[in-house]
Amino acid sequence: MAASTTDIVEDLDARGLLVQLAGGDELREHLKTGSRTVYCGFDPTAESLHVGSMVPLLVLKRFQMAGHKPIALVGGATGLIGDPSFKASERSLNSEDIVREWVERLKPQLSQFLDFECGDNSAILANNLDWTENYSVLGFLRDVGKHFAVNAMIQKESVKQRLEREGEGISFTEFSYMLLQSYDFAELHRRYNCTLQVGGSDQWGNITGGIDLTRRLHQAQVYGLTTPLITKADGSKFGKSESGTIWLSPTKTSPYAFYQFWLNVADADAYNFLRFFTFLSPAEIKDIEESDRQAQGRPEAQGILAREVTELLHGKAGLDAAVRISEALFSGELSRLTEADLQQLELDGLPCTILESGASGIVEALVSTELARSNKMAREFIGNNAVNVNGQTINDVEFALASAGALHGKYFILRRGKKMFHLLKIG
RNA sequence: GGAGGGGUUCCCGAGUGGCCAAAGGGAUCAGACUGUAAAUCUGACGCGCAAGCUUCGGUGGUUCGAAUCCACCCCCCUCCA
Repeated sequence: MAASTTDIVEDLDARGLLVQLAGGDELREHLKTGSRTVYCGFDPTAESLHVGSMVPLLVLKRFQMAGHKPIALVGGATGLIGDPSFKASERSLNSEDIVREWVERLKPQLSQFLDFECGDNSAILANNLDWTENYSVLGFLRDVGKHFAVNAMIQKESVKQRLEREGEGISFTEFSYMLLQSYDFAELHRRYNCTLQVGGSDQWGNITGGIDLTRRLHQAQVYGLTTPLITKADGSKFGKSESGTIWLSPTKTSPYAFYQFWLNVADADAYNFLRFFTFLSPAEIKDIEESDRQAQGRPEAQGILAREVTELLHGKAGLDAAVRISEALFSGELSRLTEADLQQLELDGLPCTILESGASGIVEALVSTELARSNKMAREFIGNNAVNVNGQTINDVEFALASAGALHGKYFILRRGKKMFHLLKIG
């Protein structure tokens, strides 16, 4: 892929992935007239990225598919400082060791969607620690800091609320975050001729900071583009499910849980998410929306979304496992599962606990599998008819899990509520 | 260093000697209804089967009795130096 074939800005716009453009028509022209280098940064704030990071990560891939060269930047330096943008309060610093470890964990996640061996527009993985670690304080303050006016910095929307909010403040450490990220852009321009930074719309202030700095340091025009922060129609926070944050790491969120997350997306969000998180064309998505509207009952969108995104992240095998578990648990009778099916469920990543004693009360089983937070809660669930073992609703607090009642003599499938399942195995 | 304001159960936030396991809202969970939606309604939401027990930044104290009063300490915010 030498020259770009699709108009990437048009495509992003059609998907609703465009919030702001720094450079406007000039940027559109810039992207149409050659293969450009584009970057997006990801700070190590946890040991794994979560679903929210998939949007910019996939945007990088969209750029690569359109013939441009993507740089995934991991914030080994900025992760030590903490971005204050739109954060309500100061965050505590993570130790250097922790950040270093998270950086290593993030690298493969950042790399997995991008192509590193496709010639001229092969992706690059960078770490901003490389150009900041040995930068002297005095040098940085003189060369970089001098280009920033505090007057302008405090006007940025991203920190304004912090400055004005009663009971909160902002440390100089976090306040200077913008300088670091701005310097990243300038440095990536110098090293790789990077001319575009993309990021969530909360990054606008930091991106424009980088554009200004690059102009001052290198007399070069660079551009910015922001994507929407993903919100849900009902206003609740995107990226959480009943079991917590949806992580990209399969050890933290199993392919099954990941698949279920997408399957449970609200109708009002499903089509937008198809546009944001898949490579289906806007036209195809429109067709799905249209046919769902005409059909009765459950829409197709969530199923398509769940399959597409799960396969994108976890591959065919991960998707198959997720589908197998889902079908076994949600359709058909649990008591009909063969021993091999049950073993497969365990292999596929359904949460599983070994039951040592061979017999256990239902209350303690619920607590030990974390299906209930306390004995009291477990009893309440039972009282509400919310507990189910091997397909049978349990309404007796004294119910005992004994091998006699186990599937194939050793398995229990515990269910709390409608969707929380746990496999219990007599060991 | 000085002056002032503040730290309450996941979050916001009321409570200023007993009626407080602590109002209200949000989040969350369960049930009904459904499509493993949404909306709505009902219930739960420190621990304990219960009697009861442990909570209101920390430690001591006053009191029959403290989240509420006193002392000291820690932390946060605002202004001044």
